[in-house]
Amino acid sequence: MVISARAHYSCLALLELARHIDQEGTASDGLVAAGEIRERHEIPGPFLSQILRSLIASGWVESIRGSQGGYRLVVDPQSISLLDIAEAAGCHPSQKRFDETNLASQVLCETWANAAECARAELQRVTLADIVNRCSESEHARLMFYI
Amino acid sequence: MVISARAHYSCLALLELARHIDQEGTASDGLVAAGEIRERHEIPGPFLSQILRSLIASGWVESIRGSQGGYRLVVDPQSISLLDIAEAAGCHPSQKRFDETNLASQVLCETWANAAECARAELQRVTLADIVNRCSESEHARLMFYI
DNA sequence: GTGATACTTGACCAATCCGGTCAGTTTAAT
DNA sequence: ATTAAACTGACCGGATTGGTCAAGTATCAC
Repeated sequence: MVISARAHYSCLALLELARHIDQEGTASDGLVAAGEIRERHEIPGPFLSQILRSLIASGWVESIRGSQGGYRLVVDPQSISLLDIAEAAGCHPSQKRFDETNLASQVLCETWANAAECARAELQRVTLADIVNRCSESEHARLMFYI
Repeated sequence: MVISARAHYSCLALLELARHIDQEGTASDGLVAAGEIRERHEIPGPFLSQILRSLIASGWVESIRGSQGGYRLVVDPQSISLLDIAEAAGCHPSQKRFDETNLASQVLCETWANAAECARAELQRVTLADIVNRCSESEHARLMFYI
């Protein structure tokens, strides 16, 4: 399981949306313009918009068109794991299959699958909310340090 | 960590050499011709020879040139882990680095690294000798079944 | 209603990597 | 000398990835 730039950016975008979802009740109501995400995380513009589309397709994000439009997270950050995001971004869990008619090859494949499963399990354990928390903890620690 | 065909074939070749190393004292003395490996495991000829060269470079295999020549494993199968082989075959442990100036990006990278480390650890635990054993166990079970 | 803003769509592209090939050379046994 | 086998280094085509572009459409502010 190799993490593509697509997957990494997907996470960053969702993270940014998750940060804004707390401020419900405000006028914007968790709405974030693509431009804002792009600036904060330095993601190439057109690429980001392509990614946001796929996040919509996954059902995690909705978009509001027109002036004052933007994107908004529509699911609980705790319900999405990093594995979900990575897989949605095309990080195939099942890597290339080798010939398994041969016994040795078959045994090897099992081992590869085992290892891959370990990584998957680790990513499954971490939710978007976890990352948000870790970020704010780190941020907090940094502020404490400088005061 | 994604397992390339190169890594998979490397393991198969080493496995085949390991199988023959038991028969020391015979005339061939653990020597196996590339052709034999290619036939048994259906690895494209020139590709296999390219792979064998890199196994020599890793210090695991030696070659005897000339007619009646071949390849021979020169290390204890228990001393090589599948991780060693995969990494030698170019399966980079450190995957592509993303920008880490951003805090969120940094936290994500740590998570990716964690997951990768899990897979690595799993492969580290398995040695070439382990695979040889698993194969002969399976083979044995299969024979028992058919008798 | 008109313009500005911002999302949508789908095609497109360049670079890199990977799996695999090839021609020709060198070595050693018989 | 012949033959079998390993060695070398260059080469190549296709797939994937990261990223771009142009044109369109919806909505709000005025």
